Amino acid sequence: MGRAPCCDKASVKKGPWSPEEDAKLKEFIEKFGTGGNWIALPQKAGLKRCGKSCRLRWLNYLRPNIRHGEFSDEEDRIICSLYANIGSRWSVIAAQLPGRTDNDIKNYWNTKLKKKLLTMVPSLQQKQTFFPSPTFQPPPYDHHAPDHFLTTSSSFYTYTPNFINVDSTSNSLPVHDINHINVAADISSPHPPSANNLISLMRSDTTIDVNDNCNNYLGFPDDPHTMCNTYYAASGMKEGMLMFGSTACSSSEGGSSLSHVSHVNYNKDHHQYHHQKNQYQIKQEVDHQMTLHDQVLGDQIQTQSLMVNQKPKEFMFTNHVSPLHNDLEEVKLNLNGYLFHDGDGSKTTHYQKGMCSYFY
DNA sequence: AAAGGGCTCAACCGCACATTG
DNA sequence: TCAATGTGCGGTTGAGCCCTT
Repeated sequence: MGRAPCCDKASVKKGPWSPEEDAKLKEFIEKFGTGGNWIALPQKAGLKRCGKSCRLRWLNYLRPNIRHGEFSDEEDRIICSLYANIGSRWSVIAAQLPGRTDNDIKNYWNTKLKKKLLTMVPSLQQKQTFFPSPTFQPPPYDHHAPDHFLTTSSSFYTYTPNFINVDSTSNSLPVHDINHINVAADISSPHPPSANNLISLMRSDTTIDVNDNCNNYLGFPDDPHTMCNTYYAASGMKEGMLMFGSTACSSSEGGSSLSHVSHVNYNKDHHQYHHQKNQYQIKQEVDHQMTLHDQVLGDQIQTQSLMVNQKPKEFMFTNHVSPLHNDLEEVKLNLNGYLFHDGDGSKTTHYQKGMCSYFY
């Protein structure tokens, strides 16, 4: 048996709100508040509307300090960055943009911002759905898999990191098998940032170079990680996201630290994500220290440092549970910019090489 | 001027979670 | 503990507007 409807559908009005209805609702709420019960409100206010409809109308249109109209570049940047990090959690994104509603942001993203980004990266238009593949169904995270370092309390499908040595001098990607995610990062020789080598991403035999537009990339060409995340956002990725970076980074415990983290996760259920706290801890047996914490606490998202005391670092993420093999795709990410900052919080930027690939 | 195709965005729908009794 | 109910959220829809032909 399904649940009872929230109101008598036959006797409630639907469709656009008239100015009279708006005035009634506004006046009632300003006088009496919502009374903590939206379902009962329309009857009290003399409206032939469903309570949910009243709530929506109030929240999205009538309540004070709502802002409509053009989004600023700064708002664009925030939306892109948050979307890349947390996906379509519009209410969380809206919380960062005073006066904007989740509905507005959702509409703006779907109708304008996504297209705007795709225009900047024209080749993406042919590859909008490449991540994840429609048939890809990640298996549940296997907590009992051997030799994994990662612990998580989330509902995420999360790849278990494991570290091995790979040839850091090689330009070729170390490919082991389709169940592995390989990440090879050479951080031993900083070189100046270059507009031409920030990020490129390939799928199968297709190369997509987003750097053509990097000088105009929503005004933050100097942050390759934001670009990277934004790039994912533009490509329509919401799940199976391979992320480099975050919108917020804390200082490290000393020494140089990689201020952005790399992790791979699968967002199985956005609803659950909102309430989950994720904590990863990666230990490293080689001569580097690496700690990664990624916490989602309520609406606060914090990504702490991936600490690297020393140079060359090569590691590989291995997932112990195999994705489906019959829909193998490959995404390679060539990441030539890592943003570092010093332990005292004063930011020092180095650009270093890195690359990874993701198979599923 | 008319047709029609695309776009926008307010509103609806269904689902999941939270709360209450 | 469980069912009923309320709330919040994200995905989707469709009326109306705009632009192109």
